[in-house]
Amino acid sequence: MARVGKPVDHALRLRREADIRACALDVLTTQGYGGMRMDDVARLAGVSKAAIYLYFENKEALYKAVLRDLSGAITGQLEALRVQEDLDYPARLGKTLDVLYAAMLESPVGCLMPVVSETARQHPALARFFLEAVRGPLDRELLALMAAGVKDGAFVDHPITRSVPLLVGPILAMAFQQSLAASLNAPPSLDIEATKRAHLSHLLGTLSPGG
Amino acid sequence: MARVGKPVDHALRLRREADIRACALDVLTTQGYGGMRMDDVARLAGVSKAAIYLYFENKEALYKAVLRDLSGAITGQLEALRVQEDLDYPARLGKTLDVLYAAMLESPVGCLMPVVSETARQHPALARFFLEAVRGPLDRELLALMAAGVKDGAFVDHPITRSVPLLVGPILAMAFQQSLAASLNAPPSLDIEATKRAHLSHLLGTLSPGG
DNA sequence: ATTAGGTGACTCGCTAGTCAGTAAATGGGA
DNA sequence: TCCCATTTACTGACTAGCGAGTCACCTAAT
Repeated sequence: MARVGKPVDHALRLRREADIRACALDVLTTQGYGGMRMDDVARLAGVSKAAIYLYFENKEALYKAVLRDLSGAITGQLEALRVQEDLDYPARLGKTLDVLYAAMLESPVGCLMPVVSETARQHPALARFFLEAVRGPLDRELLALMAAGVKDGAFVDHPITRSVPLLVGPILAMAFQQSLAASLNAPPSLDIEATKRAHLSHLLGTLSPGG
Repeated sequence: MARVGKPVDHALRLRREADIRACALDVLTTQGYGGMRMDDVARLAGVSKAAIYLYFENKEALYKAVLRDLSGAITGQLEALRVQEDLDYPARLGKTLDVLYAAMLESPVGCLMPVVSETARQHPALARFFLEAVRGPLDRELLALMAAGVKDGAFVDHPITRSVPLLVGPILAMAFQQSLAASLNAPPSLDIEATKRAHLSHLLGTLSPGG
């Protein structure tokens, strides 16, 4: 029986699965979804293409697994921050920006934004998945932090506290810019640290009750 | 001779060519580059696929032609904006946002940002073209306005006056969001007017010398 | 008769996904 | 501890289908 059995649920399987996910992320960030050939992922992971199908149902499932993996890591970090009540709100907002800047600009994840958006056009199911599994949790964390800050009187009740694009849009814009620059093998002409400070100062300028 | 001659350079040819470009833009904004099948463009334009190849060398040439067409329209608007020197700086910043919001959110151009960025991965020449012909003029115009405002004492010399992402990143984020929503045939759940007002208020809060 | 403008039906390359078969562990009986 | 049956993990070689690009041929107008 089971000549073509899937690997059983043991440590080995989990490690291989993670390996393949990691390689898929690698190819995905450099080639995009359309350019991510299963053969390439397989070669990078040191297995045959058929082996991938022992771990993931199809290309779409592999793609989803990669996204799920990443979003889990980021939202986990944000959630930890939101409940860190020894910090005041401006400090928590600053730490939140730290996490987002790191995720979007100092890791390959930022490159995935255009990939996601482009992929979603052809596969509405993936668009829905992205909104529900990645953007949704992220937005909820961010808006929850702002709402709490307003409620406690730490932040002014400005409309930006209710708009994710107005709060963190600049990070997305920078990710796009970096992604384009990477396509040209151009050096990233962005001072990320300085921009992050300016971003926070800009936000707090509007949000501080004193100002 | 010339059994398969290309159409000669007359009005008919130019009109057909523009027709095909318009249809290509339509498909491109809804399907992305990968999903833009020449068959679809042809059917929409009411011609056969082979006819497209009488007007454009290949898919990439058609894509470039579409972008070139659009960039002309955008730079035209920017130029018109630049000569409105009778307005004070906050008003001109407001007008600038008007132009950008309209271009990115009330026309299909916004959807092309991710498309371009994703396509650039496989065709660096297209990325360079986009940066030089579309992003370049836009950035220069915006930064010139901010620099002038600072020089005249109308704006505080905050770092955001030197960062395009910090100034207009939210618009890109909204375009991204709308593009995703469109993939799902979901209603665009964004109050663009309100967000634009909040955006301007947020910017002026940081930039006004009085605050 | 010739030319402009166009088409339907192909080819061809590429890649997601499949499948029959192989190699290497595992384990239990003698 | 040797043997062999069974399971587990995997592979090379295939297929199927899609879509860019081509080509022999058609029609109308001069």
